[in-house]
Amino acid sequence: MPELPEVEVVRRGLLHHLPGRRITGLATDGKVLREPVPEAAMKRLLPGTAITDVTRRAKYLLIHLDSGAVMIIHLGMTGRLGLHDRNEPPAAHDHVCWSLDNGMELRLNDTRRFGLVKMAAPDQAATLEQTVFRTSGPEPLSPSFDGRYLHDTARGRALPVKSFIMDTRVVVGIGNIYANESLFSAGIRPNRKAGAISLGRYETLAEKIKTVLERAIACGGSTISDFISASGENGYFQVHFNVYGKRDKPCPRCNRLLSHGVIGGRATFFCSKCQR
DNA sequence: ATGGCCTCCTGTATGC
DNA sequence: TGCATACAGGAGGCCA
Repeated sequence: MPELPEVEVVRRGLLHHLPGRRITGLATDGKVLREPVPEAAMKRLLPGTAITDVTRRAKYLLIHLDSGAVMIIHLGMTGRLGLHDRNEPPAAHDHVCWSLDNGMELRLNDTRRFGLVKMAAPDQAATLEQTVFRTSGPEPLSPSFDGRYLHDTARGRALPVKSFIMDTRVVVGIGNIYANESLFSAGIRPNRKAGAISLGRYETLAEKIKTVLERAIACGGSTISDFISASGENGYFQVHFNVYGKRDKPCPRCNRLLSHGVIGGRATFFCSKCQR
């Protein structure tokens, strides 16, 4: 479910509720996510500490504690973080539950269990962040991410540009949906070799990536007020897709039927006339 | 180093 | 209707 805009929307929602809250308890169902949930470390490090901030790097959320400890959460494909009254019965696939000092519980629900929870003690927080993000490329919304960077990084690369921008070592946060949408907006065919694209076109692509992500965040922002009930049903996806999932639908720009294929094992949608 | 493929897991849609 | 199969928005690891 979550790509960068969705994770950012979740972060902003959490920011309205978590900072200042003290964690009073922890429960897990014992299921292994992408890695085992660090239950012992969390039980040792969390109770009694207060949440000071919620930040994001790539598609990871970082929950900072007043002790200096940090918890890192990734939502994988189907992960959701929701705030629930403690009396609300748990849902299927609720794997981790953090009790707060106001009677609410933060619950991590993840059907496919591709999510991830990591916990670091105060003196290990910096090391954990270095480890987790050691291979991460720049943030797409940061000034250092631009057409020049993409062009330089793509030099000599033969892989399709879509796979290139979905590589988290190149740039983080661009999943399949926004790769499809950004390439449509930039008029670039997804299978074009990354190293064969001009600087000018990469400047367009970098701009479109930023625009598409920012618009999606702004869209998701409209549901932030519903965050407490956001077991997900409300969805963060009022984003208007131009091509994603629109196989055999008309291109919104030229009306030609959109093309469909598979690149890097992922569904790919494009207009064979508007994207070259 | 590079690029392509595989894997973890469950739910849902599609086709016969 | 029942069953089998494909596919889903992530991302790290492996191998040629």
